[in-house]
Amino acid sequence: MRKKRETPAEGSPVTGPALLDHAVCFAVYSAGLAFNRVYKPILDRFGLTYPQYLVMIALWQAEGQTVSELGEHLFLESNTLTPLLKRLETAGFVTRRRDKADERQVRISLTAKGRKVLEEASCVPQQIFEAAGMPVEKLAALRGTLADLRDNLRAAAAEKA
Amino acid sequence: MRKKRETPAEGSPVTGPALLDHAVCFAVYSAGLAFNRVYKPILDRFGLTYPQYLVMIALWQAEGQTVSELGEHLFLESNTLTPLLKRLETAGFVTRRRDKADERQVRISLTAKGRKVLEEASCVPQQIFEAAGMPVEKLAALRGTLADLRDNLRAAAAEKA
DNA sequence: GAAATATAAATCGCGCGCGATTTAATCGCA
DNA sequence: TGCGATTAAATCGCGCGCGATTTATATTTC
Repeated sequence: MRKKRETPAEGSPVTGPALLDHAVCFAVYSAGLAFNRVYKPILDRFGLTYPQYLVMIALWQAEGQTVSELGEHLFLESNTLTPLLKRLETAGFVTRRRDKADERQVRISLTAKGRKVLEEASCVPQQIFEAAGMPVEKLAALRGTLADLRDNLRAAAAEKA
Repeated sequence: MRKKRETPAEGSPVTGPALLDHAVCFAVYSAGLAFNRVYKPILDRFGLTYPQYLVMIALWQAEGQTVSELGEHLFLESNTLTPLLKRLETAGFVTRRRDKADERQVRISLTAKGRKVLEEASCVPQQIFEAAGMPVEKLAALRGTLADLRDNLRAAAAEKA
């Protein structure tokens, strides 16, 4: 008996096909917790949290993004990003400066120190990959399904608003 | 062009098969955010957060669990659960009392009010299922893969400690 | 049975996420 | 040109997650 039951018992307030959905949602939730537990001690050595690491990688891909553009890539908003970016700035990993042409916007760039720490952390994903212990094809399928699911959920949330 | 790119550009510090893992981790992370955005406004009407909702369902399945037992089911620990349970107690949804036989342990039970709100919330999973917009078989497979992934990650984290 | 050890829960500090609001800059339009 | 509407970021409050520590109870060992 390696596995715990993942589905509620009979007589539960959760029944039918929705029951499965509850389990899927919980599976996403608990997998996220598990990822974080693996990531945290590794990223700690570089002085980064996982969301900070995501921001740094997004900046590596495209320098000088605005807060909103970063948010579109990471599905976050300024209420989360602004304090996070200030911490990255304090740590010396990024710079924040108002756009000259439109002073409402703030453009974020990696510093040399930021690029350096990203290079030092380039071994991190490999360690996570080993911890995941899954064949590449399965991971690829998983990524695709999760992206579809996310897009569906976001679309549903948006149309209710 | 419906989709954004999910893989880092060339020259990125994330390369090789690990790149895929990074993408999977981000997919789990962003799907979790998306789930939360759908869940939150729905659960708000019942005065519950998603972790609180999970705790309530776990208690429906087995009354009188200790804090540790709840933690094993939900992959959480007392540092997260204790304050959460106190909030549920304040809301009148659960009771917390020391085990007579072993006073180190605290046993949690649903109140009548707690069971009532769970029944009222029985429509919630169906709404999430609709928002997910995926066939049941695909969700079932996804759940299984994510559970395996989570177990692998937890095993890897445990053996490092 | 007293001291050392182990265990369960609680406490503390910090960084997210995010709904809601505020502040500041730009745009639209007469 | 002026002034209301829009947009971008920042701010605020609250509830997680979690590493680390503390407190209280139980168990082990001598």
